Amino acid sequence: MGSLNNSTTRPATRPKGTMTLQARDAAESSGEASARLADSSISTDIGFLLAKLHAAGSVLNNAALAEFGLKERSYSVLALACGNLGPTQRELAEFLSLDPSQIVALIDELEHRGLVERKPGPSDRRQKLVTATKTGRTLHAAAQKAAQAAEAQQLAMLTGEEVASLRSILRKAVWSANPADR
Amino acid sequence: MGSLNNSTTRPATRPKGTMTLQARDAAESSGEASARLADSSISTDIGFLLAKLHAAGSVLNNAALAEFGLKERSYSVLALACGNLGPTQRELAEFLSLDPSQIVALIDELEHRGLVERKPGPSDRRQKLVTATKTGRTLHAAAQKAAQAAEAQQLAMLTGEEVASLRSILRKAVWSANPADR
DNA sequence: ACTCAATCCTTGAAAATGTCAATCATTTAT
DNA sequence: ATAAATGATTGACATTTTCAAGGATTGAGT
Repeated sequence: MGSLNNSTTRPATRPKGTMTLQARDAAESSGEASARLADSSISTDIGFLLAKLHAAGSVLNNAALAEFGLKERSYSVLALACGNLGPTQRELAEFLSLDPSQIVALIDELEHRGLVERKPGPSDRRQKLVTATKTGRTLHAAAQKAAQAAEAQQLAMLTGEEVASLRSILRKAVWSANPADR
Repeated sequence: MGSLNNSTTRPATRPKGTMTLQARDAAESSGEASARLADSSISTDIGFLLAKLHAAGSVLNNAALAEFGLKERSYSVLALACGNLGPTQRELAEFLSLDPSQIVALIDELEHRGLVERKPGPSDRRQKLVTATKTGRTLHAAAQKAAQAAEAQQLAMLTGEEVASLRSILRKAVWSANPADR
């Protein structure tokens, strides 16, 4: 799995008896009390930094999306279904690095909510193209706003240039990800 | 939750019976066959890009660390135990964004292998300071090399400047992640 | 000194996710 | 036509996350 994480949104209810790390979690997203450790060797690992920023971002994203009954996963699927690309489930699985069976569950839920629909592929009837319905598109538009606001909030301490630079470097690293392996 | 993932290394053994996505997988590792989807709206989401790059990196990291009997998690803990900071388990949990109970399991394993040890906190005997043993430090040094090589491999398509820039922006985003806490 | 609440680590159990094989329907190659 | 391969789905199993509860210890207030 993921690897350095714990990012899902937690219910707002706060246990009383034993609280583990909840005490602070509304106020902070990644402002660890353990800043002492920040100059350990791993703090310069890009992998570690990615994990940490990603984890913190997931918390914000999921919180922002909860209002729409979505999580990062379902939001991603819905977003992809909103393009005019009619992605197949397999494409969704590959693109999102998920197992095909997880896509089934995700789409089942979105379909039951009337947000997307499955249509047989025109050239290959085994595959199912996933497209958003009208209401799905409307919901997506609203959720997208919230997600973008969450992103902006998380990156508030960066300058516009830094954000642009980050985005472009990440895109480059992600999309040209593969020389020759295995 | 992790969020967009599936990153653990899989055993090299390949099932025979039903092969699903094997046909292509020799050619790609993250070079998705679904590059069509790359110009969807979410492809510019920094959160999404972080998830994807992090996921891909985890695979490489875990593969590189497997040789030492470590995974990203245990490697991180070992690395932190190698500093002279004597982190407590709670600090490790906060720093790594993990539940304290997960730290217990991680350290149990490292301790059984003789790589780290727990000492009672000098000022507070409830807490346990985790420090690496001599062998732990030796193993860490070797593992660190492998991890850095994996990182370099993953970012091979970026220029040195881009890598430096990425690192510094990530650090800034991670460490100043918080307006007002505590 | 004594009590009470809070904190640290630990345990165990429940919920959520990840992994994988097997199956059906369909397509593609031989 | 047959056989192998592929897309979607299901269900089983493993791993991870999340959470509550417990013992030990500390610190605050009385």
